[in-house]
Amino acid sequence: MSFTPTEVFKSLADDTRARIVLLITAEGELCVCELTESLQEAQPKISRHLAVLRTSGVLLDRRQGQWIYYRLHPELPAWVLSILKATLAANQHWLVDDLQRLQAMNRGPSNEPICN
Amino acid sequence: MSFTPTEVFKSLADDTRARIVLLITAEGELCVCELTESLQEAQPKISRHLAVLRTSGVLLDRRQGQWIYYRLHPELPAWVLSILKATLAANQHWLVDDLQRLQAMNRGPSNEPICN
DNA sequence: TTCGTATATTTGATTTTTCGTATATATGAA
DNA sequence: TTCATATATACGAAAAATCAAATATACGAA
Repeated sequence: MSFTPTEVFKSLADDTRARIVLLITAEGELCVCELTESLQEAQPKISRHLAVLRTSGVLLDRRQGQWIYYRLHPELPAWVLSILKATLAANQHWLVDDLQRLQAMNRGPSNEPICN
Repeated sequence: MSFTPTEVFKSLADDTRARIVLLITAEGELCVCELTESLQEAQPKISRHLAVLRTSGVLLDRRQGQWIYYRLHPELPAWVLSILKATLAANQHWLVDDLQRLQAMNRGPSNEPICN
């Protein structure tokens, strides 16, 4: 998995995608319905941007039952991970609303997401 | 000068702009004709992308005689500077050709650029 | 003032990106 | 099988970004 700077920046150069990636950087793993709720965006819009991030190699998905979870790709180059962490650390305020909505939707007893 | 993550990534989400910013991060200050030569691109194209970076606040320009020098904006947030440095450090190979052409055009006796 | 060099901006066309809507697929439960 | 939920993709329209070419501006030298 190799990334040019331009490829990486293009992946992140959209409000929805930047928020998705930073939320996942903060939380480790999130499923589509959690992102949809957190970002207050239509499901096809979220899925379309997830496809961009998955195809570019930034995110990796995993199905568990009816849900599909996304996490940072484990082979993400160190420098990419470092810019994500630095961006997250300096921009928590930019994500507060999203994170708040995330926490408002408690997960169920066996930690599965609770979607509508 | 305040930047959202999306604004920063959008500024860098183009091959010409990513190279310009990384070259300037590496070299400190470069004038337009040095960038034009280094990147082997038409002058209006370079100027157009410089305008994007100047308007967004990533770069600051300074006129000295006939030349206009661009540098990173001195009030760039620390996190932005840190991602530029991390990206540069991990992608020197991506810039070798550009840097080589830069060094091939030695500057004159009082350090002014030598353009065509 | 005129000329040459360096740089910026405008214009209109083209390409790329994004979007909403509709539809398709996969899973689990009944 | 049928239904409901979760997710993905296809499609066409709208918006945004990019480009090449032409033109404009600023400076220094003559």
